[in-house]
Amino acid sequence: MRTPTIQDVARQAGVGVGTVSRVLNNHAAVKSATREAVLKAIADLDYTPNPHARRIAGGKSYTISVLLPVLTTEFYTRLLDGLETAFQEARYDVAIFPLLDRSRLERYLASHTLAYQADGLVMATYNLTEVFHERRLRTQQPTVLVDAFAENVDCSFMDNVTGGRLAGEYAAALPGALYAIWVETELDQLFTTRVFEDRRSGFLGALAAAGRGVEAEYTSSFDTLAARNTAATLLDRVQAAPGGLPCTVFASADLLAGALLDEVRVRGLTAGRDVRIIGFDDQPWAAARGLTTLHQPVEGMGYEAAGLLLSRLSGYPGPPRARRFEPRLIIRDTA
Amino acid sequence: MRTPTIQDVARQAGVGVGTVSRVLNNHAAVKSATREAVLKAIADLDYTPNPHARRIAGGKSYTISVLLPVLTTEFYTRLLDGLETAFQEARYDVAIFPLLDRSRLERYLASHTLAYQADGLVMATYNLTEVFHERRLRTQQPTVLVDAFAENVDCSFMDNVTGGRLAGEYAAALPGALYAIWVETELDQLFTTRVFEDRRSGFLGALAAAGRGVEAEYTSSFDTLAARNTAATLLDRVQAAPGGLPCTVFASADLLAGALLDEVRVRGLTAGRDVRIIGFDDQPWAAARGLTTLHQPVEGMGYEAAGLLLSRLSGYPGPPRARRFEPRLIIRDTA
DNA sequence: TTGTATGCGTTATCAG
DNA sequence: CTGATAACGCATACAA
Repeated sequence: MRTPTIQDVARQAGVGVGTVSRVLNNHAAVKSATREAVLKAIADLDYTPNPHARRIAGGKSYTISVLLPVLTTEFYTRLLDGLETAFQEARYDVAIFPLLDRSRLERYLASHTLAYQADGLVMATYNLTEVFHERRLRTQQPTVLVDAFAENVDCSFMDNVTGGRLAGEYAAALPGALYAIWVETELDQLFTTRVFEDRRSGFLGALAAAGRGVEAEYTSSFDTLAARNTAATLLDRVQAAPGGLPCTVFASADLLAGALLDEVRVRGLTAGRDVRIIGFDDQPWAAARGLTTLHQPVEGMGYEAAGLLLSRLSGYPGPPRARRFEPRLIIRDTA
Repeated sequence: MRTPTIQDVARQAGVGVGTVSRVLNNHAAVKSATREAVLKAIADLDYTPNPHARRIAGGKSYTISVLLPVLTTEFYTRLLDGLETAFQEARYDVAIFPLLDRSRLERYLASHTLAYQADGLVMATYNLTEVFHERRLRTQQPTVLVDAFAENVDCSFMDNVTGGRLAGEYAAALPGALYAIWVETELDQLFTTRVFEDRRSGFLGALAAAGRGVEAEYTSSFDTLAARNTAATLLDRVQAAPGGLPCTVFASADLLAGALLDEVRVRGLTAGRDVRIIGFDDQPWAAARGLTTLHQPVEGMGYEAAGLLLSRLSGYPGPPRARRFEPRLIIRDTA
């Protein structure tokens, strides 16, 4: 059975193809009776427009390319959810391009896929606009950055400085020494992100403003084992110091906070009393474990990014816009 | 500057569009002089054919969709490399569809991208053919399975039973008690894989054939911390048992083997003497750490899968074919 | 061996 | 408001 075309729909509904196309793109005015008829025919035939033909005819394929770091983490899953929800509402499809390393980016750039297939581009975390400018001077698609900031392009980003500051302000009011654990980012020059730098500067800034400072800082790679080891090292030091407890630790990612929580319990200490812990992310398990942490409106950020891009696609000409999202401190048991 | 079309190339080369199209698809006979001219024009204009137009006109878009579990692991990176290399040689682009969970699959199924864009489909690890049959009765694209086996479809797979057997045969000849660590696979019914079951049955089978058996088996989730804890638990038992050393451990993934290696060293034991370790994967670091492990021809498996699909695309009508690849035991220092 | 005409599924333009 | 019909960029049968 052949896949139905717009012609089939037109015939079935007893109208012209032009009319079908109009309801498809909810154009101008179509008498609601005929619109109903067309919609019914579409449903009956289970018709979906062929994006390739759309691209040829109208210059739009109704698909968006999303470039993002591997989506192993909850953050990117949620981000993608926000993006896809918005794009779906606007009847756009999204094609995902996972960025593992530079060689993968090269492959994407070399392939025709990226260049032709999409009406727009969203780049998450990494600002690759310059690479694109260098390589593909033609096909300049509207682009939006998400979870990253740049002057010359629309972007929707999380204000990690504020996140760090909120943690800092809250921690500064707590008794006992202050510690922090950061995430080591070992990426090459191209794939660079400033999230942890930002969280750190916000945190340290707030502490300074309150006349306080950290006792020590630790760095861990983003890995459960490394996080656990770092937690152990930190607690060794705290427990060895006279009057080391209680203390407060800003674990700048929930993965780190979780490991610390484990290590605290193993040592017979109590989180929230002996060791106060502030995480960052508000992962799904955070509520159950009573983790005080920064919640990020990730879906919202994605949704907004999509909106920005969509507005460009429908012709919005203004200067680059930046949408800032702020994490919110969720106070639970651990601090 | 407008992106050049086939018309522009034809004009530039002083030939008709038909001729350009012929050299593009290296059709029939084109006088090599005119072919040169066309090729030159193509290069001069930096022309690339528009896949959407190709799809409309000829029914082929020269892109392949690849569905795979998140590619965080080296295995999938290599697999993708093999696939992409083969497809690139045949001038096909590949679009990646990372499968995180069922909801993501649903999104893909709902989108037009998957349905329309590709000439063929490759599914890695998970056999989703049935879901596809249920949902998209139309658009039946040629499909190939990679890293998975099924009767009714072309597939290119790794024989994990053999891998386990090789490990078992080697381990059976070693003195001391035998242990094994498996990876816990906690996926829903849809996303199910038998790799670790297979490795286990091969391993246990070989042991039985040699009149031996395992002292104990452990299961760990695929995570550095969990692996380390499992290693510790295992070594606790071994060291507590009288005459527990030397022993041999089949760690059915290099991640597990690496954690065990770490734990062995921490305890002042020597890998390859006190504790013999056999891994599985031959990750990049395995050679440097002297890990005895099973090497898998992953790229080859991917390359072959692509070849299978490509042959279908060019009309090969035969019955489903299965290409089997065998891991190879690499003996180094740890066993 | 090569140019021309037709069609692919849509959108857009223009009469009606 | 709606129906023809001309593009869109390419492949392909048909002529030459």
